[in-house]
Amino acid sequence: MIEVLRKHITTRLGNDLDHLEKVLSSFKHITTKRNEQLLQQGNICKNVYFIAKGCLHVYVYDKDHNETTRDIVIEDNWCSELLSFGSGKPATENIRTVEPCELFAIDRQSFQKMMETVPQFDKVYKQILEASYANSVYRINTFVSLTALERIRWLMEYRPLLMTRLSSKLIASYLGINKDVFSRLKAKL
Amino acid sequence: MIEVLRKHITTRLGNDLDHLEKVLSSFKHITTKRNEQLLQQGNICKNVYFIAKGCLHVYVYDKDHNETTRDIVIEDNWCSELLSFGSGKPATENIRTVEPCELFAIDRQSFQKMMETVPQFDKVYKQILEASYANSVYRINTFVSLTALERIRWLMEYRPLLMTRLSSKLIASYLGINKDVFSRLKAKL
DNA sequence: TGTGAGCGATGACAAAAGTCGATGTTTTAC
DNA sequence: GTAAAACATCGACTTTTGTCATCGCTCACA
Repeated sequence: MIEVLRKHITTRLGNDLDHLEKVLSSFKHITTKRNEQLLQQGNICKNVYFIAKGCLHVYVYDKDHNETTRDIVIEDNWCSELLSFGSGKPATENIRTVEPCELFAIDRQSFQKMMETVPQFDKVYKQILEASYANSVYRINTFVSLTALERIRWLMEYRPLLMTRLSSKLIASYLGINKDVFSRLKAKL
Repeated sequence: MIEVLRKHITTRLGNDLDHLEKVLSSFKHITTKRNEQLLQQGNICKNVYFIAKGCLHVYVYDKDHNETTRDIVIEDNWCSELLSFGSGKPATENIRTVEPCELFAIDRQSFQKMMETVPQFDKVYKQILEASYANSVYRINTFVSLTALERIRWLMEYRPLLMTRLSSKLIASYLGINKDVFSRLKAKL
């Protein structure tokens, strides 16, 4: 499984990364069932997760205590509540597994140690941050410029995997649409 | 004016930043009128801007060619189309001044040179990226969890300056609300 | 193997948001 | 200083989205 992570890093930073094995060994392999809570808002986010297999749900609650989806992240991607992880302040978001997962987790201490002892580890962090940022910019732009129906079409075109893999309820939440409305609009396509 | 930028950097990274003056001198001071186009989608984003004074509008077009707002950025903040700036690919977003501005711009070559010659410049970039990311996470969460009226209340509470400073049209666009709807909802408060 | 919880679809209705045209006001450009 | 353009608001109307109750289906599991 660690192969997936090794490959992820080397395809982005090349094979010349010093101490790659040292970096890899600072990650802890975690196997989860579905619906496992990885982070609860109010707690400090202790880990950054690399998803080797499976799918994570990052969500917050609206005023009626409904879950609303900030992001859904699939394998070969990084997931965390970076703002809490970076600052040590309480998280404002929740993270939960959607499916059984194979994760590689690095905690704050190990992360810090890597930052200090492996000069190029910086680049790994930069990669994570840039990818997360890119994703959120796209996401904002779909919200401000597309209607519900257009967002469904967008998902089918650019994230077709999510359409087949997730429950309708989750997809609707990801798109910021009520689940009943999603059901009706889908029938119209 | 460069004082604003110097202060911005030192309050975040401390006074011990080597070569601070060298870093500062790699920025070009730009004075603009309002409604000046700084970036057109399709072009490569050549600069990262620090806003010493004024306000920038980052926008895309929806299918009816209406401008929709990805972000509005005010003084003491950084603004760019980082994805294009970082990759050298064409920008998908437009940037324009909302007010007369005092900007400090650094182009890709200078940026690259700073990255290579000033080890700690990395931290400046990290700061920019982290702040941009934090902002976009908040923004997504307001879109997925709040109604139009709640978003207006949110803006009044957390960005009161924007409420008084921008045109209703721009605020509405920032909040992802039709301008007529915004006008009516505002009256209801 | 039954049963209860959760899911997805749908109809009827309610609420929210968007559109359009009109009007008066403010701002901008010359 | 003045004309033109852009802006803000409003009423009437349409469209979109949300809510609620219902029903059939699946699936985990006791």
